[in-house]
Amino acid sequence: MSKKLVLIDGHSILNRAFFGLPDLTNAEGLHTNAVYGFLNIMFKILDEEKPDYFTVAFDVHAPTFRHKMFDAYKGTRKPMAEELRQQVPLIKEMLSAMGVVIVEKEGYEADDILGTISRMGEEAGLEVSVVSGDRDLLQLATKHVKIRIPKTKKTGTEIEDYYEEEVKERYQVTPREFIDVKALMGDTADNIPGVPGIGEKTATNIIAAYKTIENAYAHADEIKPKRASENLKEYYDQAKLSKTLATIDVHAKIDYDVEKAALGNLYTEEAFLMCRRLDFKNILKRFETEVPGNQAEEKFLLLEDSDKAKEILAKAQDGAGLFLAADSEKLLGISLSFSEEENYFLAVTGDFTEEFVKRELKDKILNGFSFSVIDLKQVVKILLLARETEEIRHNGFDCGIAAYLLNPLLNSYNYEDIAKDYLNLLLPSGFELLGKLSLSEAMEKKRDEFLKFVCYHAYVAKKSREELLCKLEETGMRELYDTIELPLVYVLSDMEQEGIRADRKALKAYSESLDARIAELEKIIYEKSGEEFNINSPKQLGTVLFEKLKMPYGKKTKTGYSTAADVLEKLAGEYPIVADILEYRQLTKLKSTYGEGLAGYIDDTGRIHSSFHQTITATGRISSTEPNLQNIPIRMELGRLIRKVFLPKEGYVFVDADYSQIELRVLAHMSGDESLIQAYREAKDIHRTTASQVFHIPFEEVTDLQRRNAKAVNFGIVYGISSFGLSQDLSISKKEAADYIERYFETYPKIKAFLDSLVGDAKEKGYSVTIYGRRRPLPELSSSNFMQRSFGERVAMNAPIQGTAADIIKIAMIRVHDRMQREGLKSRLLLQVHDELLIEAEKSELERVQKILKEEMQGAASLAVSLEVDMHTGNNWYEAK
DNA sequence: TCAATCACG
DNA sequence: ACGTACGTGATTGAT
Repeated sequence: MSKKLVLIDGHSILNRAFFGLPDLTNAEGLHTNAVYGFLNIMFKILDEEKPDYFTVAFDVHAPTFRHKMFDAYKGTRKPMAEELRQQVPLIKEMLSAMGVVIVEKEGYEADDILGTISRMGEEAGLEVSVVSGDRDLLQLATKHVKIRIPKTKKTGTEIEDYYEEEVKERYQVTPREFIDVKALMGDTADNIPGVPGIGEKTATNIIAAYKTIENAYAHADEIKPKRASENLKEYYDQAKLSKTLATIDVHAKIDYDVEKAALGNLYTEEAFLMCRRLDFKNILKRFETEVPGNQAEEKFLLLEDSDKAKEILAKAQDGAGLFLAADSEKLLGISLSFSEEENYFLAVTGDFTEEFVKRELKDKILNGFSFSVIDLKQVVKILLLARETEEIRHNGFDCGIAAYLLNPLLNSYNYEDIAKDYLNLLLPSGFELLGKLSLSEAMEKKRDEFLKFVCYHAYVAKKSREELLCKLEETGMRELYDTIELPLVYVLSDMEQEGIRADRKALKAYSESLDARIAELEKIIYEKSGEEFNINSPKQLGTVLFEKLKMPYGKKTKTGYSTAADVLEKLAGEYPIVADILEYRQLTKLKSTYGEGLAGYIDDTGRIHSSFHQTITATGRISSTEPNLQNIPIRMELGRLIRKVFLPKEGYVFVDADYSQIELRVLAHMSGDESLIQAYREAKDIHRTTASQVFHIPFEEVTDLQRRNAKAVNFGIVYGISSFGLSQDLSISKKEAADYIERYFETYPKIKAFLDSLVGDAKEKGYSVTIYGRRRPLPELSSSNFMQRSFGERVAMNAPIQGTAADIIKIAMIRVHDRMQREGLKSRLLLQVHDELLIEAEKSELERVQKILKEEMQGAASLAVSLEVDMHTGNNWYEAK
């Protein structure tokens, strides 16, 4: 059998992949969709054909002989999208890393190179496949040269194949004649002019009959329709030129030795590293068999001998990797990693009991044992370290948090993510190993996989510590880690442990108090609309409102009409049913999310223990789940009432303290704007002051409307102002909104300059930074898509402000928590809601707690303006706000 | 599993 | 000209 040669039209396939796939970026913010799609098409073809030789051809951005002949040639082509342009060097680098031969030559297009090589290949007796998205290449098809055109479909990539025969079948002309067809009909993409009045159909008919344009010209009088006949005569010279332009040069002067293009092993170390860097998980899988596996797992050891286990635990030295394998509070055992060769899982067994392990481990840590983990909060929680001496806090290193600081945009910071990003190691994920099994089930049923899972946690924790620390130093975030994030782990653990008391009966009563009105509204809505439907279904609701009742619809979503509150509010005045729907929505939300939702989280001591997450948000805020206690209603009175079910324990009261406009104060400080700073120094109503300064009217004469507008502008500034956003918020025209913004910037010129500098600096560096050095990568800023780039700009303005405020309240939390502990108080920090702290204060400690809160929150940062704190006390959360 | 909606800062 | 405010999480219905 003859040998095979596969040729790929580099730019054409890269282009196809780029437009066929949604945008994709790696952790560094590089766009990667075209490279990824290219590799997938390439592997599909190589897997299928298993060729002996393989080459990729690229165009060079230099004039070709076609340009010299014809000025307009490709003259009107749009410049390549920035996201695609960036990927051209990436794919070349990748192919080089795989040892693939790349051919490009000044003065030629990829077509000419492909044509020349396929001719050479065929003459050497090879079977040739040419892969391209460009049908012009069909002229190269012969009995031994196959043109392959990949099409990206929903089901995957399908490939159309053309030998000479298939071209004839599909186009009724031979590959050589295909050029003449194109010369007649022209090609707008390549800016090749054709003959006016001749389209694809006529051109095909003419060439099918006369074979060439020269011969057709000779018989021009016979050609029908008449218009085509006349135009062919008139535009013959142009058609000849077009033919020359469209003809692929199969004798390009290139150096090409097919023997050097022998297909070798693509799965090189270098290619592996690059795929890892670009986050190509699916492609990395191909390397698994080729790249030497991780030998450490061969030596993972599962010990169920309690004496041995005790011995191993006792000899754990500083710097060990640690993992606690626990299933809902129940400890199954612990993993320890000492070195490449020494990785153990010590199962709880015999007199190596759960209690023994916890006590032993805790003692070691209290005596200075330092260790590294993926998730420190879990360890702090299980070993109850939160209220131990602050001196132990630096004993544990948290890889997850370090990795989060280095890139806060990732979805997870599991051991496999950290191994991939910081150890160049592709490890099986938790899901791959255990599937949906719980840890204890896996320990029973999937012992080998279980062992890998638990040992890899400790192994990766130990091994990545140094690299993570090094990167934190490099990026200037070591102090942020040491003084804010790490101590915060202990505070959050304590808050989770403590929980907040909730009155189950009161919650049930609240829930039931909504029932009658919900039922009533349901009935009214059915009556007014004339049918029964699911009001909670936006789809059904949209149909009823906008089709049946013919209301004018304001916005559309991807799937249909928008029924969002801001749309419905505009209709509520004219259509009473809309007001009912809005009220119904409000009540059912309160009932399902809060009334019923919260009830499920009350434990048997009557408290709710939310989880606080430190590695979720892009800006540095913390988040709260199961349940989310950071979004308990407050804005509407009916919702606000739910706060009455949150109670301090017997003998305690709630103290709630919140920062007054912390983000605006951060902005005043960071921008250094004297007017805004002065406004805060005068300690007057800031929104009213803004209105007075922006509209040039005395403070006392500011109307409520003017104040409201000024407040909206202040918010807008913090969000990364846009006139459209402001106009939406205030229901005014974009023009008016733009006017407000302009006047604002005239009043506070330094703020304008500051926001501009935030965007400028972020564009330069690729990330934004808070006062405390926290970074947020901004890949969107280099997008060629207006919408995405604008988003990036708004984020560049918002992230440093929101992030700095987040840093400050984290500092405050640590100071408040630690001071209460140092002073031996019984009062506890329970919740943080972004700019607010809720404390359960023992009644006799109330005054001290208030003093601590005020001092530590105000003293958390020293800005050009003071940090003001509003504080309220009460016998439930409703009263304390 | 995703999209729409709405609760909070 | 493009179509938007920044950051989250839970519930619901539809696929």
